[in-house]
Amino acid sequence: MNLKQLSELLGLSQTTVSRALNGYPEVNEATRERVLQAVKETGYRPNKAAQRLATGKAGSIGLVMPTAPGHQSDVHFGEFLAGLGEEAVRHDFHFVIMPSDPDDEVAALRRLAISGNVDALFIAYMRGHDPRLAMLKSLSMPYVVHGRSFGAEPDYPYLDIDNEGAFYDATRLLLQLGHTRFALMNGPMHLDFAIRRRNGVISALAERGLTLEEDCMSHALMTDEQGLLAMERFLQLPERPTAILCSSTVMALGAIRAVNQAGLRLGEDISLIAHDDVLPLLKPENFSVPLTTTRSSLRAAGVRIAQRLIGTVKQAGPFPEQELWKTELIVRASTGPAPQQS
Amino acid sequence: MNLKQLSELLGLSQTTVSRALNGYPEVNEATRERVLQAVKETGYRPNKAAQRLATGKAGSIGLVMPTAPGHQSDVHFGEFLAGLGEEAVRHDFHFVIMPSDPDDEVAALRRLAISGNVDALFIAYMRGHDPRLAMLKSLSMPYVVHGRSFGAEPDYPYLDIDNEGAFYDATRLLLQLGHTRFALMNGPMHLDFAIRRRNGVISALAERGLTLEEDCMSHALMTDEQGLLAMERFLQLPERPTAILCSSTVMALGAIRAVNQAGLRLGEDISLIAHDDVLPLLKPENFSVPLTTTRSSLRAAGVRIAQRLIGTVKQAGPFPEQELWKTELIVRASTGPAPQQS
DNA sequence: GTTGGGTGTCAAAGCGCTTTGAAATTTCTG
DNA sequence: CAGAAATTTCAAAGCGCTTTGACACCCAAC
Repeated sequence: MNLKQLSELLGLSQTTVSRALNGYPEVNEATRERVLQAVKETGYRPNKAAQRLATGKAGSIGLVMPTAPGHQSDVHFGEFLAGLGEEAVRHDFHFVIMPSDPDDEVAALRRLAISGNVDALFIAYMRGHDPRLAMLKSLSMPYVVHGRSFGAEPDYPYLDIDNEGAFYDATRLLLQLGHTRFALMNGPMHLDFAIRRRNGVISALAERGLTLEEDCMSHALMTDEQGLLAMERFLQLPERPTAILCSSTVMALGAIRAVNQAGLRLGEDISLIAHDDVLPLLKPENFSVPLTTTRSSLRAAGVRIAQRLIGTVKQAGPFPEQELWKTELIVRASTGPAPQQS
Repeated sequence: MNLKQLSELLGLSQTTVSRALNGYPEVNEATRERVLQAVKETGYRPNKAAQRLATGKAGSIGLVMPTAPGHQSDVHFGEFLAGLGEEAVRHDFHFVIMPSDPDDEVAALRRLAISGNVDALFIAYMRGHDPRLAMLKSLSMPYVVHGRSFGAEPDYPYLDIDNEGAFYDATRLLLQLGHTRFALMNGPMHLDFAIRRRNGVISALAERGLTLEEDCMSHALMTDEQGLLAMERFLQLPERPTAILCSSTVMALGAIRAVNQAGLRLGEDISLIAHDDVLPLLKPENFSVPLTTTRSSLRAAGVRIAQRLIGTVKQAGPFPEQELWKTELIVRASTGPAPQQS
């Protein structure tokens, strides 16, 4: 069933039917009713490709999904997508996901944009001096960045959380509890958020004249396994750290296992603060020792970014170009006063 | 830059350029070279919407993502998508994801299909007597189902794992170890895999004249939290089960916490076998007591389904319509002989 | 020297929609 | 009740691509 058939069925021109469907004022209410009725009966749906060709708009947001054999999928990706989707469904938008080798993301993004398949772009997993920014600017297509790119002029539309502030505050709390030996379990070091979190820790420590040694930092994929390995390394250091900052609750899971296996007690021998993206599968309050966290909902960020993107496409703006969300520091039982020097 | 401009630039007709680009034989090799060279220089990309309108093909796979405020995202979704993507990127296919309220999936699927935006469909989260199957059959668009629908004639193209066999085997192992009191922590009970896993357990028990009591079964979202709650319930039963079957490693995480909190030892007081979808974030071999699992890679399933889908669209078939993958039973330390009756 | 079969190229139609500019119809005004 | 204004409908062009059918050209064959 296409427009032509439908209009013949109704004895109207395609123009009138199209206008009736798209809410134009210059069509009789009675006619509109008839058209709507016929649509219901026939199940007619406009062909999106044709619509897009004619209007240049397609009601879709494009994003690149890094993937390759051996490339680990990321829990956070799904959660964020759920947020985007929650908003998209309200506006009848959909997503076009272009899978791409992680090494080929700039090109994949360009292909996606030029393909004419999408109205707006979303990008994430930002790196320091991210080469995608220049590409996006040259594109004249709306986009929003999740995160920022350390070292690049912050003149692009983004939504980010205050990673530096979060880890600064967390570190301060641990300092106030008397800790002096710190370690940081971070995400991959080329990623922007990892850089900023490290800086947050370092600057809080610097205020007390402390430094973060190289061997008290780990940069790795944020999995259970890497958490375990990193913590095992920390625990074997001659000057064992007592305060651990951790970039993810998933990673914290492995870290805590290492603490337990070493016969140490969380919240007493070792204090730990993890960043919580509010993943439904893993709640920090349900850990056997509930986790102190810096919290910011990834999903909420997804909803907001979708709002901005869709709003821009629909000219519903203006939206703020830059948003920086504060995180919450939620104190639970995994943090406690520094143990007495033994 | 579009075809017309490109052809004018080259002094050729659109036809010739189009043919050169699409590898048709009736074009001079020298001409083809010239065209390819120009494409490289100008960065020309064909407009996908126009291509799709002209050919009816778009190089895309459609899927519906259930989402709504309050609807929990699912770790497995991201992992599966990574598998789909891994294969799709090899064929320059992309995905169109239509977010939909979980209650509206049939309609969303229909919209997606009729929109003309996709060449093939993929569906998952199958339920018993799933209403989407009838819809898909009426659609004349290729599709592959991940999972099956209990109670429906198995005459649709699917890829599933042998859930019943997996849990049957796991139960048999525990029976051989002398266990007699069983409990099952399952996924939501309307889902097909949950039904089949339960049946697997029940039939293995029946062979020994045992039954699975109602209070030894839990059906819930497969999260850490639900695992904790379910296990706590089991442990408070007057006749405490000693053998637990669990539908997910994420759920097992919470379950194990409950076991520890009760002062019991995994692999001694309580034996546990979980189903492992091979999620990169959570490896059963790294648990403090390594987990005995039934294993089947979700990601591999994604790759395979993408193969079938893309192959069908490209007429590269034929593919088997029904595939049932066996799972592996991998014995680690979380299972042991039934404790002596105290 | 005509016929026949490749080979390389082209103009034009068509995919299903939106939108422009004009025409037909109805309604209002003096 | 004529003429203007407003309302409703329409035919046709255009979005960027693929594909059909035709055309010109060249070389081998009779």
